[in-house]
Amino acid sequence: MPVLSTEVVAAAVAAELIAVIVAVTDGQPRVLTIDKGRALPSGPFESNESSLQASLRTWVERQTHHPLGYMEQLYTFADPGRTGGSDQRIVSVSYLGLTREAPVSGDPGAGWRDWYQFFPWEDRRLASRVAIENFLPGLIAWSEATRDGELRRQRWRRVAINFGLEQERWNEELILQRYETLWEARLVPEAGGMPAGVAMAHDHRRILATGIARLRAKIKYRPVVFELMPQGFTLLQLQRAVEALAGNLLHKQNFRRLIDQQDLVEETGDVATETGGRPAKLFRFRREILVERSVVGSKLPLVRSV
Amino acid sequence: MPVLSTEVVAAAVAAELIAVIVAVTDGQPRVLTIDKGRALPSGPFESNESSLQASLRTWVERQTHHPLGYMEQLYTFADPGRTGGSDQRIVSVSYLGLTREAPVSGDPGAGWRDWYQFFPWEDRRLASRVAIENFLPGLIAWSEATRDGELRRQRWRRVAINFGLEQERWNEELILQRYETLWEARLVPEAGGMPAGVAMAHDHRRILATGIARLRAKIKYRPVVFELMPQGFTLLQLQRAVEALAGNLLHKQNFRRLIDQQDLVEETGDVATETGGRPAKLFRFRREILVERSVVGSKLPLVRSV
DNA sequence: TCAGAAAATGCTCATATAGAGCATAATCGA
DNA sequence: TCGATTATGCTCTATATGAGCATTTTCTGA
Repeated sequence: MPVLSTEVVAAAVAAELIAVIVAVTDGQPRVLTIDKGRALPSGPFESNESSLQASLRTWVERQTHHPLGYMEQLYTFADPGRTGGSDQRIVSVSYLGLTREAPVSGDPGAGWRDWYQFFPWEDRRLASRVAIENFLPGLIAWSEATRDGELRRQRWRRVAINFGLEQERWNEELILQRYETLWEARLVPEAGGMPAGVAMAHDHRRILATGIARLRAKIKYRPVVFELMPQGFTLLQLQRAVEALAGNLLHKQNFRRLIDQQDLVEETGDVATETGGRPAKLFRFRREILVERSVVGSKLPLVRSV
Repeated sequence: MPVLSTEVVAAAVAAELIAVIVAVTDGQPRVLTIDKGRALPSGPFESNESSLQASLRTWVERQTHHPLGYMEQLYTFADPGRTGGSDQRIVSVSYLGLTREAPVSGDPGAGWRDWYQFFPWEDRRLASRVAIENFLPGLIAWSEATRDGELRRQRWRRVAINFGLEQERWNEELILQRYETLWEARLVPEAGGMPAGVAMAHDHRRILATGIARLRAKIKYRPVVFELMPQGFTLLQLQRAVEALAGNLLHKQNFRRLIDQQDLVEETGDVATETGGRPAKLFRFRREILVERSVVGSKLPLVRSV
């Protein structure tokens, strides 16, 4: 990269858009896929006037018949060799979008998938979370498969941090790091390893991991979950949605305390009676606060468990 | 963006890299520029094997004669019309890099600039911070320059949030938002307005704003400031560096409390005597913690003032 | 009709963290 | 030696967070 004048000098490359479109349905996090779940939706840049954001939004809304409540750029992947044997460099600009699930029109291979099918070890809501234990032997073997003692220590330290072993606490935002560690240890099918979660084409599972990580981080300080909720919802439904994204359970009372401290919701006046217990008040998101507080945001912290 | 198979179908576009390289020297935040401060360094993608990160790193290190301590991708700018009259779409992938200032070799127009010369209103360390007041009449005029009462309210609300008016507190992370508001109000030279900070070519000032915002956010939860410090430093020097980036002053005792709570530094054993007062102990960054704690990070919170 | 079961909802308590400010210590220069 | 200047130690208070107890309200099966 030589220093240049203000003349724009740029290389010709191939560019595409890749979308991570997320919804939460019945307490399960879902992602829009094509090719029967083997890839994320993607396409070339539109050559017309509109911005990337705008054309992506139009496309998704046509597909899902739902407005795309929130969208942000994720990351641009451009390392050579990403897409296999191709010799030309491909630049993929990825976006994260939040919406509600609806039947997908068009492409018959397109549809929504539970995102934990691609990352089973990321779902720690269940009491029986045995997923990690499955990898432990493989991770231990990998961390010890070197003669360099210092490297061995570093690898083990990395495993411990990523997977919450020893005195480390499980950090739900390290999705990409965990995936990359599993990859390096050849424990994912894309790397020729044993089946660990459903594989995707190219590096799409990495991109999905990036999206999940971003979203898990985001819900802690921005009221974006509401883009995934129906008009009216109970506080438990809201909590379940957050738990679905975060992959762990929350302390109910504290969750509620937080929600109303922040003035994020208001009662609709109705109640939901099919709760299985005492009926719950229905709430709606106070969309005004997006204007009131603008980007400044408010947080939905994530407690460890129950 | 049609739904596609897993075959990669991508459009041909022109792509370039743009770098926001930051240093802190004598308590001033600095940014590497070319063309006498009118643009950020940029260049085409290298067509060889190496990754973007790697080639950018090599380039910067050759320019600055200092290792690039930290680097991350910022944002990919691709909206049509960004670079002026050009008809082809240009995709610019921007990176943020941290290093130490050193004389720049090669391009005679290249050099380091104080970043507040581009955003004078972002420096709130001085008691005499009059910068905002300069814009107030213009901002008020803009927010009132519409017949739509609702729009008027929204514009004013936006001004208040961005610039910390009324009951809002100044939020040091809203650099881009402030710049965009000033732009819309035609108060920056790029938009044909009166001179408000030094202008840059194309949308480079936007990109710089994005970099500053990212860095201001980052120093709060990751120990990245240390990449900007010399080997040994006093706690006040460290504080001055954080203040330089954040653009406001910190409470000294609380800052120190935080630093040693986090175990981020260790004494070198030496003292600095040219402090002007009691000599200060010299510290060095405990680089081990990057391994120990990995990405998990530790925070340097930003207090409001003195 | 009544005894759980299942949620919803209200409250309390301990601990950690953050914002502020007082006080003392060590140096240098006039 | 005084005053200026910075370093450093400590305390106090408000708030946020993690955890758990208790009560209320409804539904379901015996």
